[in-house]
Amino acid sequence: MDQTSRDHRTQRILATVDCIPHGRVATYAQVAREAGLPGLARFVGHVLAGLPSGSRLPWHRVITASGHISSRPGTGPDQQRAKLGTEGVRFSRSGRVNLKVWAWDPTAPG
DNA sequence: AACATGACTTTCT
DNA sequence: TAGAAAGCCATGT
Repeated sequence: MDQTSRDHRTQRILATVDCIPHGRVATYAQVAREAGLPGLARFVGHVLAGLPSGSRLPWHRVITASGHISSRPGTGPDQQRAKLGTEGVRFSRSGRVNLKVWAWDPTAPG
């Protein structure tokens, strides 16, 4: 895999994450699919892991397929959970997001 | 090339 | 709903 291709895919991932609307969430796999990289859910995680702390990207809208928040190095899940909370995303009693309700629908207009 | 690791997903119990 | 195991892809050593 060339460096160029790697950056290309990275850009796709970043662009897709940036497309997640306010108050919605998307799974890693979903982001990968929308980016044209099906099956590269883990790659999305790698890309997000490389984002700076002050990135403007809505990385907090990316969660696991179970509606859970993945443990990331350094900061705890509270940060992401709080960010989603300010956007109106409600969490289940078990600390999960109901993807049936809050999942981002790329096919929907707007 | 082989092994280990990770912000993952799916399937089974 | 919750936990364990297997599968998948990219990266670093």
